[in-house]
Amino acid sequence: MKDLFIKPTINDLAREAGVSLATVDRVMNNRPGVRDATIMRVRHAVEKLGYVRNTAAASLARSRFLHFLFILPDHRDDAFCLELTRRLHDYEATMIWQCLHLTILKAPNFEPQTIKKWVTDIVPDRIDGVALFAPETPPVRDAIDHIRARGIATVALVSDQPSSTRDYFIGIDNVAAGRTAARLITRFHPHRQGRLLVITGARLERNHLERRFGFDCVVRETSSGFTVLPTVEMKRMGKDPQEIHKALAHIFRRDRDISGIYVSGGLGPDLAACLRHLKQTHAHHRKMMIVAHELTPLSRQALEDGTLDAVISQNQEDLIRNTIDVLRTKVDETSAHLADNHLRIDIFLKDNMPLP
Amino acid sequence: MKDLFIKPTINDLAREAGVSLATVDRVMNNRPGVRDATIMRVRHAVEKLGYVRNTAAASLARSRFLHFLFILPDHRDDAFCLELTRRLHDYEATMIWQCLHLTILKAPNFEPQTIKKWVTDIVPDRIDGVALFAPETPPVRDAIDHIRARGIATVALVSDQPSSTRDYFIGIDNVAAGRTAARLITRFHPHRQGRLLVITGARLERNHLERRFGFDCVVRETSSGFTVLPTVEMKRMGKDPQEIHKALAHIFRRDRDISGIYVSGGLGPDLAACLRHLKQTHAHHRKMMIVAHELTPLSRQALEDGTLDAVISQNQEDLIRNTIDVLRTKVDETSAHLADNHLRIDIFLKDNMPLP
DNA sequence: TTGTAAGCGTTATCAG
DNA sequence: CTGATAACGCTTACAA
Repeated sequence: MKDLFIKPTINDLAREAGVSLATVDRVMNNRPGVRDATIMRVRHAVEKLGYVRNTAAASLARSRFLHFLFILPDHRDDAFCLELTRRLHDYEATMIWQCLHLTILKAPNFEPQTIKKWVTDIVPDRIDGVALFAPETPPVRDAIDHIRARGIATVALVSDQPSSTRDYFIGIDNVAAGRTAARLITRFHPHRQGRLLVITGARLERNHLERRFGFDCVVRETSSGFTVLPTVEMKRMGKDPQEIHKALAHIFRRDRDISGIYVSGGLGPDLAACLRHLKQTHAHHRKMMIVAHELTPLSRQALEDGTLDAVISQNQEDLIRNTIDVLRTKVDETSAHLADNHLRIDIFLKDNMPLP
Repeated sequence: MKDLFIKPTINDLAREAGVSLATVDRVMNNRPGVRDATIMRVRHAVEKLGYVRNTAAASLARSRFLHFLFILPDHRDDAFCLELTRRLHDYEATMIWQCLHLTILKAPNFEPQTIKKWVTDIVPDRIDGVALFAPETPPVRDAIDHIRARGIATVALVSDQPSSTRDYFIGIDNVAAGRTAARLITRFHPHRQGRLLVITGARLERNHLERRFGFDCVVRETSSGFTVLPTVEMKRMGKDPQEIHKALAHIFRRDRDISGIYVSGGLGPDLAACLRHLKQTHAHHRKMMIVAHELTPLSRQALEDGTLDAVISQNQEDLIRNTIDVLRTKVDETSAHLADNHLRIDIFLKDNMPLP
């Protein structure tokens, strides 16, 4: 009835190996100053007894606070980032007893200099790990390398920084995301033909390039009935909300048989309004499939009212959990399992949206 | 900005409230035998200091093993259950330090008597919580009520048991799942018309009824171009693999314009072969949208080779994590947050399947 | 190179 | 009703 499942403790290990608790601890944590023979004895005892460390007790004894720094963009993908920030705070609140402290900084215009300054000033020894969501630029790369050089764990978030020394990338496989978008638009499209429009934030950003690559692959594989038009870049539009509207109107006047739109970046209010107008005014356009990225209040609304047909999203809960897990195990040197860090690619239709 | 992040402990509370540790503990755990005035003083101190219990320390001090019992079906949805079993074992192994022990039993033919016997014999005081995946039948209901009557936490898994006293249901919203299937098939379908076929395991089971309901709703809302044919019930087929093949052949001979199939239950090997044959032999059928439930090796393969267009799935990781969390907080009486227990409804195309 | 002993924050078992 | 005090399993000075 009682605890038939009593797990061995380091006391059992110590007895079995004929050493003291301290020595067992040294071996278990790969600390220096133990004879090889002794290490072997302890390891053998671990095997024999099937010892598994009680991390609750460990973290209690250590009672060390972990400080992680999150650097997020501030100027775009706004809803996505706001939501991410909110969830980070929630996570911290929920996990307060895990001895976790998160600092969240927003890079105003993502000025590389700002990030670099933060990284060099703040990080030194108050921070145990950094998660960074930034475009792939040389200054950002340098900043990451700088952090890593100090032995601080670093994770590239959402957008990879493969040319840097970041420890991990945590985000979705963007090529697969692009493929998914294309599949939704083409496989499931009425006439298996027509022109496809891709609208993006910044045409040359890594995430967009990868998504676009995946998108094109599937369009090519699937059928020859589709043509992909030149990318429309929101970045090049001015502040005037009318600008995107005019640009799209122009495109739709020129190419009447546009059968699908892939918004490969975030969906802003102007673009949303514009797409809504498109779908609602011309009956012919109602058949048009429109797919965008990231579930936000705006995209939820767009799904709800039929402006969008599907949203491809990365799961923020998983994003945060994976990031913290990875940073923590990196810090603990526990060299534990590092589960695949690719996030699931969620597809949401109006019918399977999670509650807000 | 130093380590001001030292959280208050019960020692601080005791000092603040002018009582002993033991009393603080009694208050924090709603134990009897404390004067109301004292309770108030402690509660006030909690507010003032912003105390949050350190669960690591608590579980260390308690060092109590939790035993949970999982009862799963054995005879059908086989791949889904095998996978679930595997993951449960994995979870237990990973969470060993959480003092968790899982017992997994498979009800051979889901004989209600077997389940009832287990429940009455085994449960008494060796088990702290039960998760049960079973059809909604009176014997199962009685078994659940029997467990609950002994004050043991109970969760209905995958398929709800609303007429019982189970504490929670953890699974997807099946009406929404049915809606999602219909949306995939109709909104995205070539001609916005044709006949739709629904194939299920057991026509009268709760999960099917709910999915079917959602499916019909969307078909009705979306357009009048679709007709839903009478449900095909796999349960009624004999053991002969040819039987389903003949049944479908007959249907397709009679109704030539079937434009979509919704497999609202698990996809077995026979049905998969049959659908594959359908899609591959008649060019006309290639346009047909086929959607099934649950990501398994078989459905993965079917997505891969184009037999299936989409799979609707419940996330097993979430299923397990939520279940254990709910059972644990129920046992701890911590009356904590009980996050919404509705699982996300995953949609997988061949392009966004997670790695196996 | 190894051992001893004092905590970490909570819970549990006693006495008062 | 309330208060000491000893665990719980592990880490970490400090000794040896």
